[in-house]
Amino acid sequence: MSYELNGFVAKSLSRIGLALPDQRALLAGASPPRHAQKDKSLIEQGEQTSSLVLLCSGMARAVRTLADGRQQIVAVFVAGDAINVSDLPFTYARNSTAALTPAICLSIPLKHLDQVMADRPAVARALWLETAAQSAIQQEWMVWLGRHMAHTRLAHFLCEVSYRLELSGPGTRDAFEFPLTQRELADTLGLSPVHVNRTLQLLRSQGLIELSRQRLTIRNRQGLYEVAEFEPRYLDGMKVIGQGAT
Amino acid sequence: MSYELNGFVAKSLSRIGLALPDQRALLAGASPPRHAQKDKSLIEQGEQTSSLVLLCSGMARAVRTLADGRQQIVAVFVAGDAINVSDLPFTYARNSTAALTPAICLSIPLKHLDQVMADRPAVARALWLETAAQSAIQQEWMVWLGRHMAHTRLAHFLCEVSYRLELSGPGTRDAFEFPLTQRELADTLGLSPVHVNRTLQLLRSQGLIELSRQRLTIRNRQGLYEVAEFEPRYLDGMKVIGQGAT
DNA sequence: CGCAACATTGAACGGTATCAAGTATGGTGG
DNA sequence: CCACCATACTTGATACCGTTCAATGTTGCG
Repeated sequence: MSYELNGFVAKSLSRIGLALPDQRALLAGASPPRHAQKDKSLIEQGEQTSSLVLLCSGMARAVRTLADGRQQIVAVFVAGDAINVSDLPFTYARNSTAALTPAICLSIPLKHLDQVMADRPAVARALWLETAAQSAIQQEWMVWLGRHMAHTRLAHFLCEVSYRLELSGPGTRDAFEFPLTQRELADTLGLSPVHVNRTLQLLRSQGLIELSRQRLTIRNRQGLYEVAEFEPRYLDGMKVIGQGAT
Repeated sequence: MSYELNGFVAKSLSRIGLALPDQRALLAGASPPRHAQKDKSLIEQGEQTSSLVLLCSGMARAVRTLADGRQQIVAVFVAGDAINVSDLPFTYARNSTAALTPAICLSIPLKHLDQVMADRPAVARALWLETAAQSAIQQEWMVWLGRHMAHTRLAHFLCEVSYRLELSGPGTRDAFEFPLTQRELADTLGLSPVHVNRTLQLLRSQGLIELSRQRLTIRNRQGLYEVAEFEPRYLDGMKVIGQGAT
């Protein structure tokens, strides 16, 4: 396919610690890349898991919808993330995943994946590592959902996304596209949209961030980290991961 | 070591889908079992990860402590769980884990683990599956932490523990030892101890549960499930997991 | 028996939700 | 290019769920 795309993929896979031969073996069985528009569903809740899906570019979000219509976003993905590793061992997808921006995905059918994993321990290990990395992020979310106030939650989430984008991409460090609406932020943080709005204004008024038109600017990174009680160490794992294993 | 202990371990490992030969290979390198008393720390926050730790009997809890002393419990483990799979890929433990009851643990040094994983793909896969299963549980927690009221959170957590104990043990279905104090429940649910107390009374007054002296009785399972909006399917994965892989 | 941890109860406070209205913003078709 | 519409954002008033503080009862253990 497009070379540019393969560049993306290689970067993604090497982030989880795969050596080149392993990457090639894995990609050999990949379906043609799927281009998805903003808000298009990538994985449907309840759907049978049939392949590993890698997000090559763009952002995505996994959301759980309750009976009464309320929603909770349980994961946000950036380029390089495997968006369904934790569903793979199960027979079905436990929540829906949709694109937050125009996105490019690559699917690797389970059949091929199983075969590659049998031949190459490093691949199995990489999937485990990716799952563990996402689990680490989930634990942080549980901490702020359970024990932090609105402004700390919001600040922490912004820090996390900023940091992960930095790891994932060429790194526009302090200003980048931030595609979540305030409603989506609310569904991530367990707050109401109204309160997210007010909390954003608080952070703005303290000179910590700017956010408008889907563009986030961090004006005072140190200050934001402090409000967020952000300790990025738990994310550093994502870049070192698996280095010793290959 | 003790036969009884090996029984426990075998059960644990087969739950994550390991065939007997794989189990033996894994256990061959295990350190002697560790007996821990209630509240004794099993893993210390920040500690170097040096081995895979399996909980053979009892219950345990992983907790994150904030700067100001507040705590959030981010995981509860029952017999058969691997209590540090998601820390293993990292170099350090991201939170402390302590026994909730007298407990028995088995440690498998990383060096041995790496070797077994290289030889036996099923072992690597099992670790991935266990990590994914725990991730599924974490997602449920995020949903109720973010979007559910106190009584729903509490009911859901009780349902989950009950269900997992049932999967793990000989199954005293509707009455079992429940070692968490109200303070620990509060730190799990992201509530204050006072409100946990009141919420427990609510569930009691509705005839759904009884709870005293560390013993929980479910008086109306169906009713409790409804209050909790409990859908156990996400836990069934834990028993079927990996069946197709071995 | 006495102490310490745990559980229970009441009153006041506070953070966030909800309701309701109004204001940008951006995309679309005429 | 402008009018229009839908969606997103903003703002204020009120209500509520859960917290905090403080005190009292209870259980279990040395």
